[in-house]
Amino acid sequence: MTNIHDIAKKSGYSVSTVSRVLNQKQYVSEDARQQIQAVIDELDYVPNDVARDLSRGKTYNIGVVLPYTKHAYFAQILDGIMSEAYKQGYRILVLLSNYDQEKEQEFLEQLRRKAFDALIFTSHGLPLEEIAKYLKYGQIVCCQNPGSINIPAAYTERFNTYVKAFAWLKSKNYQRIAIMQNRDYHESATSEKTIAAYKAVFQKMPDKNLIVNNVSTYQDGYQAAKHYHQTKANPDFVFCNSDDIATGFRQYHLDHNLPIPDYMGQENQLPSQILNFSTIDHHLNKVGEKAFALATSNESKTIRIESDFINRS
Amino acid sequence: MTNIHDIAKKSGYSVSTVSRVLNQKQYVSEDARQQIQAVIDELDYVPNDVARDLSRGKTYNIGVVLPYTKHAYFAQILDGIMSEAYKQGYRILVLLSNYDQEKEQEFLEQLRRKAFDALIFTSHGLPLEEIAKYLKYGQIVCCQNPGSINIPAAYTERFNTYVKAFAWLKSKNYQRIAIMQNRDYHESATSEKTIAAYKAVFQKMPDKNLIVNNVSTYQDGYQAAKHYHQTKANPDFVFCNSDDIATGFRQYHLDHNLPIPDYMGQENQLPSQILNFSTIDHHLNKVGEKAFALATSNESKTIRIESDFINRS
DNA sequence: GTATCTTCTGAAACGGGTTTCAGGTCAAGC
DNA sequence: GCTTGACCTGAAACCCGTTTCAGAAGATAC
Repeated sequence: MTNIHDIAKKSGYSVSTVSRVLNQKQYVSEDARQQIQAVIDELDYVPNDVARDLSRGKTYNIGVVLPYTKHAYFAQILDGIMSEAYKQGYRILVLLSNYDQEKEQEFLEQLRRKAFDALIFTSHGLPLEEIAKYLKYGQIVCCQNPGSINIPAAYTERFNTYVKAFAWLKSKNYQRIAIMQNRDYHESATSEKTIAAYKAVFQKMPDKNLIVNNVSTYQDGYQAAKHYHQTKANPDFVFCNSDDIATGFRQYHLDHNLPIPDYMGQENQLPSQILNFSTIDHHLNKVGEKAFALATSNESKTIRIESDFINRS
Repeated sequence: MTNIHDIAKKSGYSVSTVSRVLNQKQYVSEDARQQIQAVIDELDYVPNDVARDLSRGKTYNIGVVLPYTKHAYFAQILDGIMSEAYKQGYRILVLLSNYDQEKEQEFLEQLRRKAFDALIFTSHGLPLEEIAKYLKYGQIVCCQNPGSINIPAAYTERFNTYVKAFAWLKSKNYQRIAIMQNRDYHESATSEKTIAAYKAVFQKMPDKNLIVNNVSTYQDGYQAAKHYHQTKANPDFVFCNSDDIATGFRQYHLDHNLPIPDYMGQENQLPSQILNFSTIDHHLNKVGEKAFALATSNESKTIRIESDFINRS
C-alpha cells in the first residue's frame, strides 16, 4: 500500500507538507500543492483512516447498545441517532446486548479501549452505577431517567403519561387491569414507572396475577394472552408494552374464538394505526437525536422529553 | 493515558514482552508474566484498540449499507448479519444510503481508506460495475444476484418464486394484476425479476397503468391504493413488495369504505401473519448470515438461496 | 535600516500498539 | 563434548498518519 511517505518521497516534499495538502490547510504554495496533488493522483493514494484516527485520538465512531433490533422502541431511537450522526459525519456501531450484563460490560471495555468515541445505551441491564464508573474513559449516554445517578441522559418521561392512561382506565371503571412488561419492575425503570403510575391512580398495587414479565415481541404477547386465559386471570383491560405485543395478544383471542378484552399498546406504530387501538407515543426519534447530540458533546446534562397518550377509543 | 511503554518501563521489561503478556502468547516466563500483570493492574491499563487495529491492519469492523432501516427487508438481513458478526467478534457499522449514489460512493471510499475491513451492500443504487471497481481495496459483498459481474454475493433467487406466485394468479384467472415496486425495473434487479416472471407466466408485459414505483412503506402502499382508485385502474389483484405495503394498501380501502381487491405481500412479516394474506418468504436472515461469512472471507463466490411462496388463500 | 509579521517548509516527535530478528540460557540427544 | 531445539527476552523496525517547532525567505511598518 502506498502511504504518505511514498507521496513525500516521490514529490520531493516532506510528509508535513503532504499532510497539509491532504487536509487542505493553509501555508502551502500553489506550486507545492499542484506537484503533490499530481503524485497523489498518479499513485491513486488515499490516507488510511485508522492511522488518522490514532493520530487524532478520535474515531468518529459511536457505539449504540440495543437489547434487540426487533422491538420498535429500539428501532426508533436508533433511527433518530443515525439521522443526526450522518449529518455530523459520524458512523454508528450497532451493539446487540440482549440485556446480557457481560456483553454490556464488554462494550464498556471497548469504549475504554477507544474502539469508539462514545457509547449510547438505549437500555441497559447493568446497574447505572456500574455504567457510570466508565464515564472517566469516554462519554456515555443513556436513554432512561438516571434519577440520582450522574450520567448524561436523553429520555421520555413516562410517569405522567402512564398516569394519564391509567386515569382514563379508571374513569372507564375497568376493574381487572393486566400489565405486560419487558422486565420486572425491580430491574427496569420503565416497568417501575408503570407500576408507580398505577399505584398513584388506583391507590393500590396492581394484581400480581395480572402482571406478566419478559414480554417483548408479538409472540410473547400471544403467549401472555394464553397465560391469562389458562390461569383464568380474566382481565378486562390489558396494558401492553408495545403495539406489536398488543397485536399478538389480540391474535390469540381471534385464533381461539375468544372475546377480546379491551387493550392498548405503546410506541404508536403500524399495528395500532391499522387496528385503531390506543397507544402511547414516546417520541423516540427525538430521544435518539438528543442522545446523539449528548454523545458528541462533553456535557453531563439530562434531557427530558414528554410522551403522549393517544386515546383512540 | 498510560500506554504499553509505561508498563514496560515500570515493570522493567521490554514492550515486546509486555505485548506478549497482553496477547497471551507463549514464551513468557511465569515470573515476567506476574510482574507485568501486577503493573498492568496497578496502572489500570488496557491497550488502545485503534493502535492495535493500525498495527494489525484490521479493524474487525464491517460496514453494512442499507437504503433505510424501516423496511423489513433490510432489517431482516441486518439481523442475520449481526448474529453472525457477534459470534465472530466483529462489529457492524450501519451505513444508511437512501439509495443515494454519492453516499454509496462515499462508503466505498471509506472502505478504501480502511475504515472497515469489508462492506456489505444489502441493496445498491450504484451500478455493480462501479462497486466492483473497489474490490481491489477490500472485500465487498452484495445481496443481489450479480449476474455476469464478478462480485461476491449472497442473495435469494426471486425469479422462480415469483413465477410460482404469478402462475397461481393465472390459475385463479385474475385479469388486472397491479404491481408495486421499490424502484423502476431498469434500476432494480428485484423489480426486473418481477416483471420478467410476469412475462414468463402471462406471455406479455404487465399493464403500465398498473405498475407503481417508489413504494417502500406502509404510507406508500396507502398512496398507491389512492392512485389506483383515482385513476380508476381497477386492479383485481395487487402484488405488493412488502407486507407493510400491502397493509397500507388495504387500509386505504377500509378508510374509504371501498371493497378490497385481493392482494399479497412479501417478507412474511407480522402483518401478513395477522391479516392472513399470502406472501413470499425470502429467508433474509440466512442471506445476512451468508453475506457476513463472505465478507470475512476472501472468497469471490456467489451464494444463492431459494425463497418460498406462502399461499394463504 | 531594522523590527516584525506572514508565508512556506521539513525534521522529528508523537499517537500506541505488533512483529521480526538476533542473541542468550538451558536441557536433552547422541 | 557437541549439536539441536525449546524457551525467554529486548532492540528496532513497522503500521501510517498529525502536529509541533524551528528556521528561512520575503513583505511591510516605522
